[in-house]
Amino acid sequence: MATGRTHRPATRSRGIPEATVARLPLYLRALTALSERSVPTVSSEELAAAAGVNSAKLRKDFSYLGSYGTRGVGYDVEYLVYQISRELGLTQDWPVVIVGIGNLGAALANYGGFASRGFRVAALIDADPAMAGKPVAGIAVQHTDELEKIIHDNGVSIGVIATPAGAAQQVCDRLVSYGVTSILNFAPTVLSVPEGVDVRKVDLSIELQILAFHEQRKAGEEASSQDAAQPVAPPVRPAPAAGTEDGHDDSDRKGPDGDVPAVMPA
Amino acid sequence: MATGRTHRPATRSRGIPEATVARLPLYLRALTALSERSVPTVSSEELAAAAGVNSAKLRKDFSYLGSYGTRGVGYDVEYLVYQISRELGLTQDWPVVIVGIGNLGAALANYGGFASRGFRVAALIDADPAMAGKPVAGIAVQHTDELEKIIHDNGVSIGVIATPAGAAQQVCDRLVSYGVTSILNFAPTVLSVPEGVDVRKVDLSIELQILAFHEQRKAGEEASSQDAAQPVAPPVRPAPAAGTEDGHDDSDRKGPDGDVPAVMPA
DNA sequence: ATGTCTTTGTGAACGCGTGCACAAAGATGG
DNA sequence: CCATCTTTGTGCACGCGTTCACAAAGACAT
Repeated sequence: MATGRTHRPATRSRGIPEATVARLPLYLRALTALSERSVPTVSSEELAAAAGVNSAKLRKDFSYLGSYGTRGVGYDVEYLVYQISRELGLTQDWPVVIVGIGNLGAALANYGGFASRGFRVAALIDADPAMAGKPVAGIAVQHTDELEKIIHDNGVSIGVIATPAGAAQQVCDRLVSYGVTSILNFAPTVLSVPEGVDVRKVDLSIELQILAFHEQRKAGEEASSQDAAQPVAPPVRPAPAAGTEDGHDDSDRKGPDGDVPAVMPA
Repeated sequence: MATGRTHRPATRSRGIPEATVARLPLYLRALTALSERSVPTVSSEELAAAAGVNSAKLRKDFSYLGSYGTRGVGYDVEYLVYQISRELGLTQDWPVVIVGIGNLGAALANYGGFASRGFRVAALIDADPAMAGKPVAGIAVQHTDELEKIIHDNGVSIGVIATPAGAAQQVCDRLVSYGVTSILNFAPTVLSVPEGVDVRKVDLSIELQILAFHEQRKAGEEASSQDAAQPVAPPVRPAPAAGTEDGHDDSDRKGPDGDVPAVMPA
């Protein structure tokens, strides 16, 4: 959840805590839903429930933006939608390039949540020449060679990486060199970027592993004794040290579950 | 990055901080890569660099698992891989169902990172009868009606929701009623679940919005004055609230509530 | 106006997470 | 066996984020 790369140097931006910024989109979504139902005002309690957070937290979050509420009444929905949108920078147009048009890239291109929030897919890029020209989500896929021109012509500052892990760093470097300063990374790799470039990562596998941890804990509490066989590796030895001979087995180089997925971002 | 729903009641599990749990998969990936290169041991410094974190943090994280390192040497890669896998519950098989086989669902089904981490796609579910039987990622899509039987027969405890927002809560309720206790939600909605059920959410739009915020800030620091026109909503009024008496009844509130609230309440 | 009721905005306390800095532990070499 | 060097494991301090609890502010009724 966090800017994986660079530790938090300028975490705090202009008085608005990072944790609060991360929740603003959540509030915005809830407010938008209310707006569509023509609800004029909401209390912090109601809105908090809709957004799934604590009401005190919500009020404190809003207090960083200013005093936009009316005591005894609540918040004006339309006004708040505008204020949050402005704070998040959604009142302007953000051209975005998506690199790596596999299953995931295509899903992203088709994702409706982008356009409705001020994001515009400026181009779909893929390294495979066979993909070039092929329409995905109504946009013709372009080859990587076009990347620089596209970024310059459209003033793209946000890039989405949906390539396999092996290509991610290379793609990232190119994006950055062409002027992209914010990257959303779906490839399961740690990206290295220069100072000033923001990286956020979404890793499907990691999310599942975290769930598995809690799931195991839940199961373990009920029945402390193991019930499931352990089909994976055996207990392995803790390495007693002594004469170190590396030696055996090296046939497993790129073999099994290599991080390089044949299909998609693994 | 958090269990959207239920506040954090049992955040701390068994002495292992949630923040540490969230990083374990990261370490595991880095260690797996080292393992494939037959590297026998790593220092906290090296591993930390590979995982993109601080070495002190990494050592402290590992200290929650136990003393698995050797001073003056480092950590045994294979052993650590096993220990972390076991801690995360990856030494056992986790059958998973994916509900909603659209672009995103298909991408998830094809995602290689699952199988390599102990997760097995037990079934692909879609509400569209036309999808039934259609093979995706080598697995035939099944209709929602089969959900209960599939979950029971396979002992599924983890479900992935990749449906449109409108259907998410309903799908969630069904999964939970059939015994699923961990949910990975890709739909842009706040899910309500009973106590004891874990929910993690991945929201593509939110990630982009957070990036936009920082991007705007970066741009704003260089040129404080705005350069882009505001194509979205105008400044709107902050809600007058009538301090004094307004001569006539001002009905300049929202337009008539003729708006169609056709959208799902969710 | 005045009183009551609702809801915001925030001061303050608390807990978690992070990072520093160092002592302890073990390897390694003589 | 002793000296030295490397690297872990952790005590401690600090800062961020969360939550409580309440005074202030305004709406509303009388």
